[in-house]
Amino acid sequence: MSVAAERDAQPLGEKLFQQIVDIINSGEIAPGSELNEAALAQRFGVSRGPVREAVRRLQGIGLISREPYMRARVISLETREVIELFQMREALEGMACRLAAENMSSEEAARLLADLESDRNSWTTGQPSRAFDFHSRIVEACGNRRIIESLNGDLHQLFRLYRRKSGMDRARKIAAYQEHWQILRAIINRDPELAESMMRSHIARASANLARTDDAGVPQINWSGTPGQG
Amino acid sequence: MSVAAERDAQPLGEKLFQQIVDIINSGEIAPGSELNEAALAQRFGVSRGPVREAVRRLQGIGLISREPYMRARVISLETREVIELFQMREALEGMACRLAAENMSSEEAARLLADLESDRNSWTTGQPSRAFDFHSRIVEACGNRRIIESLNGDLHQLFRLYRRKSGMDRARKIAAYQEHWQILRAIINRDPELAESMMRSHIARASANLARTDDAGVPQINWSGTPGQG
DNA sequence: CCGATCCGTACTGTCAACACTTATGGGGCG
DNA sequence: CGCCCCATAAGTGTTGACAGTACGGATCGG
Repeated sequence: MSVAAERDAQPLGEKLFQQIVDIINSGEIAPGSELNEAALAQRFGVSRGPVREAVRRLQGIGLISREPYMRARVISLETREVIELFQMREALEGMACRLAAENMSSEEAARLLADLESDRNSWTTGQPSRAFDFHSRIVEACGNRRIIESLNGDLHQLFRLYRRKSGMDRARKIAAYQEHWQILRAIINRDPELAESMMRSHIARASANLARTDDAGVPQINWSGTPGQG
Repeated sequence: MSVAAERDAQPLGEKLFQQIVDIINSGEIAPGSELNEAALAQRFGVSRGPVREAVRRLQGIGLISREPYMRARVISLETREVIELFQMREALEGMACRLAAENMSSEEAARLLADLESDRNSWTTGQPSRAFDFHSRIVEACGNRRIIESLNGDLHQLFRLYRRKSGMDRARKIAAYQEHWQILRAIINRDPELAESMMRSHIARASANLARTDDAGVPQINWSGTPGQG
């Protein structure tokens, strides 16, 4: 009936949260720069209330930092921040992988294996392939709703942001596939210890790779735009 | 200058967050029951705006569950929830402990050791002792701001809630002290692997103990009050 | 010419009211 | 007598306006 019901039937704040993440991701708002509640409200044609809630959630997941009465700032993409984030992810997703090895049904494991291979083929043949996220699938299978929520929900938004900096090159993609395959193998073999260990190594490696390209100063995406409120 | 500056100079929403956590902790609002924005606003003598933000944060840390337009509910204290929380904590605090073993200064480690023993003495002699939280200290020393924020900030509020259910008995307190001591030893010896492993065992043990007393149906605190809005 | 102080501006924090959605209870129909 | 439908009410989502605070620049004194 209402205009809200047409799209998603989700509160504005929720949608705004996603949209703000997107414009940060797009580089329109540079890391370290400030974001303005009123301006965002005007931009999205809503009041400041929902914007405020979205910004608050952004603060909750640590994407922006803010102290009372001072303007909210998008966190900087310093190497240190990235490392911290990946340490957290290593811990959490390692645990998720351990739990997945204990809880994942054989059917789901088989399906994931099939999808993994299918995905490999698709990017081998050059097709873009539909969004396949091995990590999300593992996390989803761990059965711990709190970890799922954290990793696939809020934290996932952060990973997306950082991933911008260093797109995987071909070599890493192949390596990642192999590591994924080994992880899944450990899960299928019901070896939680090994599964966790391998997942942690896998993430640590990704982190190390990220830090390396970062130190080299390779990407530094353009971050064009929004000097004032234009 | 202003009335706000007298107390904390922190926004109302922040204070409300703490206050609501407290009244949930006190048992005044039973797990599983609903909480009412307007009622809370009236109770604390503020508008619904700040209350809304606080509730939103509560949802963010998973203390209450809520879907659009439906009443917010305090999460139930089911065994499953507790286990999930402790799994998360095991992962995160294990990592924190590993990092602490790498980063903690020798001075801080020595200080912590002293405080640990001091605390042991105080509760051996029956004194209540000032608040000494070994885990918080470890987390603080890990150096990862994101993990610190998560573990000592939001998640800590949840642990407080769950801790109500099973107060440590004497035996466990002694065991906990010994485990703490061993963990600290591993940190002082700069053995991250061991430190993490021991911390995880320590937390898993606490979790198991919690689940056991829970299954036995021992505590079931009274949760007196607030059937409607009386 | 440089520094400190004062003031204006822009933004955040807060509030009270309005719009919309979901639950609840009663009445009609099978 | 039980089930479905509809009106009512309670509560959440959203809005616009008001109050207080921090930053930037102009003015004044050294």
